[in-house]
Amino acid sequence: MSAGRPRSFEEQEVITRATDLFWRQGYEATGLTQLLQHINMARQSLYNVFGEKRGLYLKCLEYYSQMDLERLDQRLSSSQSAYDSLCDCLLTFAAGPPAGEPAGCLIVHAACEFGRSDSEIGSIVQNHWNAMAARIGRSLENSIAGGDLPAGVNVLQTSRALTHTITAICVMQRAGVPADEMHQVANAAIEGIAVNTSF
Amino acid sequence: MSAGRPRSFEEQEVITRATDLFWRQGYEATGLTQLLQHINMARQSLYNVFGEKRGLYLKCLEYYSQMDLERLDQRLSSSQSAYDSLCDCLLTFAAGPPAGEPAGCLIVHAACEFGRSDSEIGSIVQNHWNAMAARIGRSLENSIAGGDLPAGVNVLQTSRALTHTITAICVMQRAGVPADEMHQVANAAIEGIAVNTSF
DNA sequence: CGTTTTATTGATCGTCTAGTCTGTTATGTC
DNA sequence: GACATAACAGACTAGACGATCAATAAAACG
Repeated sequence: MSAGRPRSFEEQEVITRATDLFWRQGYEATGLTQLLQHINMARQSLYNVFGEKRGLYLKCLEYYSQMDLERLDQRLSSSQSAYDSLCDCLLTFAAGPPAGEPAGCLIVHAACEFGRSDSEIGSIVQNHWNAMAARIGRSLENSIAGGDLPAGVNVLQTSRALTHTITAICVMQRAGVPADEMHQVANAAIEGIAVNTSF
Repeated sequence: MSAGRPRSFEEQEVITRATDLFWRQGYEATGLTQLLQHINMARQSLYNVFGEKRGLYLKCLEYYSQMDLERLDQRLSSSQSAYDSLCDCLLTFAAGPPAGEPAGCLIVHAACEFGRSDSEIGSIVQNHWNAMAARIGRSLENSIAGGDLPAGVNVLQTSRALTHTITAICVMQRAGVPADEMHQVANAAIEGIAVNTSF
C-alpha cells in the first residue's frame, strides 16, 4: 500500500456542517456552490468522497437520524422516573430548538421533498420514525412498570401517537407558530396518554 | 374602456393545475418549463398575470387553503352528530388521500420549504392552521352541546392537538407510512379527546 | 378601415446548476 | 531522487433556471 496527499478536511466535520445547511434549507434549495463554501471543501473532493450531492445528503440524513435519536434517548432518561422523563421530553420539544439550532426537522423536510419518489430516502425516514416510536414505547412500558401509568395502556398505539405529536410540533415550529401553542399540544398529548388503554 | 385579444386560458383552471404540481413536487423542485407545460400556458402570459413564479405559487397556496378548509367543513358535518363527524373526519384523514390526489399537504410542504424566511407564506400557513383549529374547536363545542363529550373538555387545547395530529398524518402519508399506522394514531387521538378537560 | 388594447409567440438574456476534466501539490515507498 | 498514490485547485461543460424583449395576433371601439 501507499498514501497520497493527506486530506485537508475531516469527513465527520463535513457531514456535520452540511447537515446544518440541509436542515435549514432543504435539499433542492441548497446549491452546490453554497454547500461547498459552508463545508469549506473543494468541489472535486466532494465528488471523490461522496460521489454526488445526493451521496452527501444521504450521509447527512443518517447522521441527523442518529444524532436525533441519541438526543431523544437522553431526554427520555432525564428525570428519575420514566414517566416524568417522557413528560419532560414532550415539553422540551414544545419549547423549541436550543439557541443556534434550526427549527424543524431534517427528516420531516426530506419526507416532504421526496415523498415516495426516492425509496432510499423513504426508508431512512420511516426507519427514523419507527425508531422514535420504539424508544417512546419503551419509555411507556417503563412508566407502567414504575406505576405511573395503568397497565392497560396501548403502548404501540400511544407511542405512534406521540411520535406524530412530536413530528407535528417540528413542522409548526418551522413556520414560527408560537411556543405556547406547542405547549398546549404537548399538554394535550400528556393528558391523553393514560386513556389509550387496550381492552 | 376597451378590450384586447381574449385570453386562451381560464385563470382558475391555471391555478388548479399549478396547485396540483406544486402539491406533488414543492416549489423549488418545480421548474418553470415543466410548470408551463402542466398548466398549458405561454411563458409571458404567466408573467403578465401573476408577475412571477412566486406570485402564482401564492395564489395556489390560497386556493389550496380554501379548498382544504371547505373539505374539512364537509367532513365535520358528514354524520348526524358533530361527534361522529369529528371521529369520521379523523379516520378519513388516516385512510389517505382519494385516488389521484397527491399524498401530503401543500401547506405543510410550504412550511418546511420556507420556514420563517418568507413572512407572506408564513402567514398563509399559520392562518390555515388557525382556521383548521377553529373549525375543529367548533365541532368540539357542538359535540359537547350534543352530549357526546363532557362539558369540561378543554376545547382550545384539544382542537390544536387534533390539528397537529392531522398535520402529522399528512407528513407521514407523504413518506408512504402504511394506513394502518395512521389508523392507530387517529384512534389514539379520538380516545384522547375526552380526557383533555380543564379544571 | 384604422387605432387601441391586450394576449400570445418565440427568441433571448445572464446566471446558476450539477458534474467533469486537467494539471498541480503533497505525501509514502522504493 | 524516482515513482506511485491520492487530494487539491480551478477552469470548464452542457443544460436548466427564472425572467425579459420585441414582434405578432386577435379582439373592441371610433
